[in-house]
Amino acid sequence: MQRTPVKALLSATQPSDDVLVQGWVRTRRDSKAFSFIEINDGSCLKGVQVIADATLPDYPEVSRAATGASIEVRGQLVASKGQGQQWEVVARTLKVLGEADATYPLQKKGHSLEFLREIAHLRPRSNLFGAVFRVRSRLAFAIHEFFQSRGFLYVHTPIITGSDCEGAGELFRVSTLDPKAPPLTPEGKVDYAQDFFARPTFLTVSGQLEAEAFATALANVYTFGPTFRAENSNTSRHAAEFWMIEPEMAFCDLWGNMDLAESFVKHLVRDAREHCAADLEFFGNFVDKGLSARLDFVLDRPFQRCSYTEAIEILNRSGRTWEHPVQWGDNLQSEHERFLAEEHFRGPVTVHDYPRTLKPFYMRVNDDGRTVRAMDLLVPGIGEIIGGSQREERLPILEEAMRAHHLSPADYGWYLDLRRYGTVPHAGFGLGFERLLMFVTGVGNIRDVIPFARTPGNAAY
RNA sequence: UGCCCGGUAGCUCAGUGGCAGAGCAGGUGACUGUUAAUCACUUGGUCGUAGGUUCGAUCCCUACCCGGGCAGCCA
Repeated sequence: MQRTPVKALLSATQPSDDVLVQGWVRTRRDSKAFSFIEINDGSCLKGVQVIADATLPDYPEVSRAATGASIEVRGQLVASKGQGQQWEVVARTLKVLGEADATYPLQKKGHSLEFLREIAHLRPRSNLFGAVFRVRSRLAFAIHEFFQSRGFLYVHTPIITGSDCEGAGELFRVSTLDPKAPPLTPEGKVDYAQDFFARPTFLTVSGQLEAEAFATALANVYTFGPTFRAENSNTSRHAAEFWMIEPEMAFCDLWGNMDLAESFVKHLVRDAREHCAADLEFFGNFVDKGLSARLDFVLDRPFQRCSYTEAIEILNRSGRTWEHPVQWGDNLQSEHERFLAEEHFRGPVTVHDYPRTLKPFYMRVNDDGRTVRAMDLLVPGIGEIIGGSQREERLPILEEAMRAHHLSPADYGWYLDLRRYGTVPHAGFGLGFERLLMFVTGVGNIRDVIPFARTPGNAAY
């Protein structure tokens, strides 16, 4: 007999004489004549209540069904006589599959997120993390749905890359050389010509450059995969391994890019609302009281747009005293981004056309010669969630920009070929999947929206 | 990496220069419909580690380790 997921039991439209429930005990309440056992199987936030009568032949099993134990129950699905639920299962047979003794770390009481991080292998059994990872799964699906329904092709850009200087952050080296005795060149340096790939290789920090190659052939493409940054960042918004979505569109400028980013974020918020309503309600009650209103607000209004130059004026007119005073040419600090998204625009805002000195070499230079067609989408509570740009499609200007960033065009032959042969205006962006999840769930720490977080000094699992 | 806060029972925390505390969890018992059930009783400690000050340190000092917050870097 096939098990019925708890989600299906709870949404039943009629009683059933014979159902099989399999799952993990969340809590058990005993009285003299019977026990109530709440079983959760991850299919939804709520568990199903099982009634085990003390006269059952299997009743001695109940004493082994402690919080955390895995059990299976066969019985009748009936309308509940109690108040808290519509349906419940009256057990006919009950079997403990795997006991959980007193050392089981998850209790019925709430735990701190810090403690749960230390038991990353067990935390998906908690309400919060079950909900987080259901939403994560659903939104991963919604990402593909969004792009596929618009004719974008999914490109698997490489995880291991030989491009070592994209300027997107520190890289993790990939090597099979003996770290104690690597082969050396005559100059005494490590000889990577003898390494597995016969050259230095790294984990990717972005699939953008490779996505551009495919966009200049297949027009509209996207990547969705893991990326790696070896930065020693210790904040609630950074991880060393995270997932990024990077669309890249040929025949598209910065404005088309912004339009896509806005539709994309709205699609994902709407999808979560529609398909993860119970989980979002849980976040609204226990994680972030203002979540529901904020998500509504995001769906209801167009995202605001403002140039970097206007942003600097807004910051300097604000009357605020900044810890880091800003003038044109400076990077926007966290306090500035927060002010723009949380206080001035009070919602998502896209800041665009940054000074070229602040941005990577590949962004398209504007006619003013001092700004580039860059955009950052800032959201309340998190800050930057998307970074993107129109790419420089003009070969001589791209080569000049590379030299200005102290990069050698010779190292980027294949990338420059994309401009040498049939170049087109094109644009794209990167969205941090975990940051989006933080925004949609209200969870405040990136470590709590990744199954097994990798941060500096932490890769225990 | 810098600054700040913290580390006491399985968990969440209180506490004091002089015998180590509570709630929850666990155990035992009670209870005929519970909802993180309730009630009674009860087990449980290298007070992060190493030095130092002191008659005496969980408490004060120093270093280190671990966790968290913020900042930088970015997504």
